[in-house]
Parts: sequence; structure tokens; C-alpha cells
Amino acid sequence: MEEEKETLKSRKVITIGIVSELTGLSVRRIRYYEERKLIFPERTKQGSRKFSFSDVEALMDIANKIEDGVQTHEIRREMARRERGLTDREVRDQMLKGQLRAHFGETRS
Amino acid sequence: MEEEKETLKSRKVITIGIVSELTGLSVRRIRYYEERKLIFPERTKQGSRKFSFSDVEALMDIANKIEDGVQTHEIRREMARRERGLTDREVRDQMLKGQLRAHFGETRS
DNA sequence: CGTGTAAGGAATTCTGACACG
DNA sequence: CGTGTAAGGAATTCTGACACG
Repeated sequence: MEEEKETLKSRKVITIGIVSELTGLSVRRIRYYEERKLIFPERTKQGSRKFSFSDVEALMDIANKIEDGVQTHEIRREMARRERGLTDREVRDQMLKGQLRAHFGETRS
Repeated sequence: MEEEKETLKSRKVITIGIVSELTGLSVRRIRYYEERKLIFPERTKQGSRKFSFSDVEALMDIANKIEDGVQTHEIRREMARRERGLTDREVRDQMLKGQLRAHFGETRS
């Protein structure tokens, strides 16, 4: 049984408009990153997205990687690797490869 | 110069609808407590209120006192006393008096 | 692939006011 | 005094789609 304790940082209480102001990202981009499974906001009864401070942090990291040319697909993989418990060393190594691919403009990744 | 550092708890990022869900208080009551100077939400550019987790906590305390028959005016005073740096002992003493007034249904307070 | 935009609808929020008590 | 409600308007959010590249 996995118990996740609710912290101030993990509670989903921020609407997308405020997240947009906090991160500087457009609402469109935030929705897109959710679509690509990079963030997982909750929903209000009506259906509006609710984010946490952790999500805000994650979004800023994502934005930086996107700027570096890393594709959402790659970012998604990095997350998966971390979840599997790889060491920081291994993850950094994988990330470096991603960066190199980005810089050399590889067609397929 | 008073410097206030922004913590996760003090950042104003929650809209009134979510605060309502979090506290169980009606939107009307939350707005009223602001009117009575018990809470101080910030505003978005457009004018919507933004609350912090601290505000949410404060609202729950306020709600409890209201249930006990304490008037907003009294609650406001308790806050003022705390801001002035009274000891917990003194504040508790003052609060007790307020409770008593409430229980005995005093006309003027 | 990543992101902007126009489209149409539904729900939110705001203020000032009237009601009741 | 504390809180509900109807009123009218403005801004938000949602989804699916078309555009560009």
C-alpha cells in the first residue's frame, strides 16, 4: 500500500491561470504538457484543472528543457527512469545523451 | 524595514472557489470576513481574490469562533492584540472574556 | 513537434443591494 | 450582525480543430 501524504507543496489547489502567471508559460503550453503526460493536475467537479506548487516547479524545469531543444518524449522518459529508481549518475548520463541529440539535430529520437 | 519572505504557506495563489471547498465555508462568508478585515487576500489583475494556505487556516479558526458566538468585531480585536505582541496568556484571557460575553448573550460588546 | 488562435458553451467571480433577523 | 440570494457583466476555463512548420 503506497501512502502519499498531502503536503503544502503537493496539494492541488492552483488554477491554470495563476499557474500561467507563476511560470510565465501560456495556458496553451501548460495544457499541452499535461497532454504529453509530463504533469498531472487534478480536476474540480466541473472539470477545471488544479495544480500544486510541485507542478509549478516541474513546469519550470520542463520549460527549461524545451528551450534546450529536448522533446517532450525525452522528458517523459527521464521521468520514467527516475521513478524506477535509477541513480542520479545514470539519469544525468541519459539526460546528457538527450541534450546531445538535441544539439546535433537528430531526426529520429 | 520589514521583510516578509514568501513561503509556500503565505503565497496567495488560491481562488475563492477552491478556498470554499477547502474550508467548507460559502463564498459569501469568505467575502464577508474579508470585508470585516479578518483576512487579506490579494487580487489578480482582473480583480479576483487570491488566498494563501495561511488564509485557509485562518478562515477555519474564524469559522470556529463564529460558531462559538464570537463576533467578527471581537475576532478582529484578538488579531490586533496578537500583532501588538501580547503574551499567549494575555490573549487567552481576552479571548475567554469574549467567550463569556458570547455565552451570556451580552447586548453591547 | 510545439504552440497560437478563433469558436461556442459552461461555470466562476465581482459588486451592490435587498431580505431576514 | 451574519449570511443567503437574484442581478448583470466581465473574465476564466474547457474541448476539438485548424494553422504553421
